[in-house]
Amino acid sequence: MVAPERRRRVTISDVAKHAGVSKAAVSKVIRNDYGVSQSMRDRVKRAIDELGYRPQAAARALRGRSFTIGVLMQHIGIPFYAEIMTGLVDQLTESDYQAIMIQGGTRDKTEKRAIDALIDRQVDGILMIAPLAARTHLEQVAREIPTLVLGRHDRSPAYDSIVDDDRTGSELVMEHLIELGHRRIGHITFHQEHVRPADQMPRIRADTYERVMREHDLAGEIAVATTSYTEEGGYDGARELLGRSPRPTAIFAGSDEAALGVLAALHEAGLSVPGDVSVAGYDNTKLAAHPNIALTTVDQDGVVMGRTAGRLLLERIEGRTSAAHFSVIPSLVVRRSTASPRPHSSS
Amino acid sequence: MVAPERRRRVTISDVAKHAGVSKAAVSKVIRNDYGVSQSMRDRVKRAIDELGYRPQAAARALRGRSFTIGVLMQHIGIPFYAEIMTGLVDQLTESDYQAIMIQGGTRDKTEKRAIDALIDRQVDGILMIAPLAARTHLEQVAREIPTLVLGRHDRSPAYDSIVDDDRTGSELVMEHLIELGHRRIGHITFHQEHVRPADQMPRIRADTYERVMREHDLAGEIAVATTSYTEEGGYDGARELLGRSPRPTAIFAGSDEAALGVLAALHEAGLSVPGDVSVAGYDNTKLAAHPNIALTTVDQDGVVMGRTAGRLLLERIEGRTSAAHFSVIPSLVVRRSTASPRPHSSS
DNA sequence: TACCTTGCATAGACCGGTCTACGTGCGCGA
DNA sequence: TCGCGCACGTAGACCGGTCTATGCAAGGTA
Repeated sequence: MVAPERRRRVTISDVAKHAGVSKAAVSKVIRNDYGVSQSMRDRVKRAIDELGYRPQAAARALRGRSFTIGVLMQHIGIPFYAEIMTGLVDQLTESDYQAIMIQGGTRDKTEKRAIDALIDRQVDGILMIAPLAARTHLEQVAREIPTLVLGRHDRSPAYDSIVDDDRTGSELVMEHLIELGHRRIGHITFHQEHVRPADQMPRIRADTYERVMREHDLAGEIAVATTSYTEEGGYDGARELLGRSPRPTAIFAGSDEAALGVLAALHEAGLSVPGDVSVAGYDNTKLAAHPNIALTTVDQDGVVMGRTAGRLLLERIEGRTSAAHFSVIPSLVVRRSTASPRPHSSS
Repeated sequence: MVAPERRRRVTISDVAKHAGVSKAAVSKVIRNDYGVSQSMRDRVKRAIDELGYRPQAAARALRGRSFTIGVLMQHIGIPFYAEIMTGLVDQLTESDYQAIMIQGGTRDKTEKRAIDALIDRQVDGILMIAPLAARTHLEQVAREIPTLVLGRHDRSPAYDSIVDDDRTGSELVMEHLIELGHRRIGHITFHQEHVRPADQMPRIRADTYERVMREHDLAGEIAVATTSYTEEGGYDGARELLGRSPRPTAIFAGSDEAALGVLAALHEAGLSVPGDVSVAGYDNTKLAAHPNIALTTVDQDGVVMGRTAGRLLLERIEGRTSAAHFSVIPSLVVRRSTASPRPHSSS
């Protein structure tokens, strides 16, 4: 029984010695740098394989790159983010880069700590999914590290951005509901601090809701509950809307998660879906497709967004300085949670 | 209009110069090391604040610690993992450590790449959630870095572990169903490669299912579908079980996600829940509580598991060498997806 | 007074990579 | 033959921290 001798990690010097060449040569081979003969390349690669060498990211980061992309998200439990990650990982799998994720939480302070943590860890690029921070702060971060903001309508020359075309998506939902014959349509939204109103994704969905209502001469029927995009928010918002008299015949929740809360509230109130009230969400999360939910919603291709994010970040890291802005066109997915209102429905 | 001058990051030398002391002194203050006078401490802290200095993790990692805990998970979309992260982050928030997550995917190769990525990034501790890797590989990793394995019943002196008491949890479900009067109860499980059968969490749930069946003289009614713990797996498994004649009156799915698939399959087959078939899951994910799902399931406190994981890892990093093994006692949550079978139910 | 211990502060090596500057050999045109 | 450019390879500084070894002064002891 020998003590579990913690053997030293293989370093670049070990490889160099083993191959009978200099550290610099090994480094060049690893980085596919210019100025290495074929024989040298072969020799070093063999030595790397024989010793099982893997470069240490911390040491590389100190001088060059860390080969790490940091992803900031409020919480990993949000289903739509999983799709984005699938796309991102898929895109990065070809490259030498690795994606790491960090939770920023729902408060400004915790998010700032998370962003700092990524910067301190020298990530080569940051993907921020729906960050809370003020635009000036994002620009400050972007000055230090290639940054891509996803899900916010800020456009800054300092960073790239990817957004769903929330205007189009919301129009799709509203036209669908109105075409079904609904007039009393409620909406659930929320308010982000520190973000310019016009840049807020929830605000754009809400504004579009109001605009379409007005365009159909339904200004008098506008009813908005401002809570949050969570299940709890949807629940609270629905209860607020259902308290009105006459109550709405349809509710357009700003997100699928909120829509789940709406369904829960309707269930609790003994109202049927879509018999008494139609419900629509936004995001087309996996759950929306489940037959027990069967939610009409807007599909924005999260996988494509993630993949695009990866590509844009790699481009930035390679040196692109001009800002890229990408918009994904959403589509409507109609399921059983929406139908024409009952003709006699009032109060 | 000036070019956005990318100013150099503040380093420890800058702080030292600003405070008129040595680098070593600053380093000591940062690490709360012994041998620093109060006046020195104050002076350095002031300089740090004035310059807005934050140490660079890569540089620290090269010599000492990276103050990073790496979390490996197959995919961030798995709801139960979100609870674990909540607990972990909560525990670490007091310390200087930061949790970063990495996706290992569902294949051995991709998981290995993810684990290597964490090691290469010099994390101080690794939390592996239900890893696929063989035990020998885990032990090898644990020799290099403090490791905690969550959700697998391997016990190794090389690493700590946290498990749900799957035996008890499965018993709770089975006793509940049998007490309701069910006799034809099906089960959905899956098979992990590389893991010793006795250490597999799904296997333990399945074995307990079979044992309880036998203890109630129901050996002849045992029906197991081996698919996976995903929604798709649950769907396929349910279709397999429903193909039997007479069909089961209850299905115990090994996980909530699988149970969702079961519900979908039942819906598609035109069978009601719990009228025609009762369904039980495992994990008590947030979704199980939704009134449209209302799934009877087993609650294992993910937040406590995550918090415990954080504590144990910090202890290991501080030098504990003996292995710790933690077991969480689950409880049954009864909802509307289970009820007594219809008396006349046959075929 | 000589010697030892203890507390505090510092200089400089060190971690494992990258990168710059430079040396060497070879082919080619004048 | 000489000079030049080019391809290839290497030595050693460097990144920003930590850590070891050492210096120095104050206070205690014989």
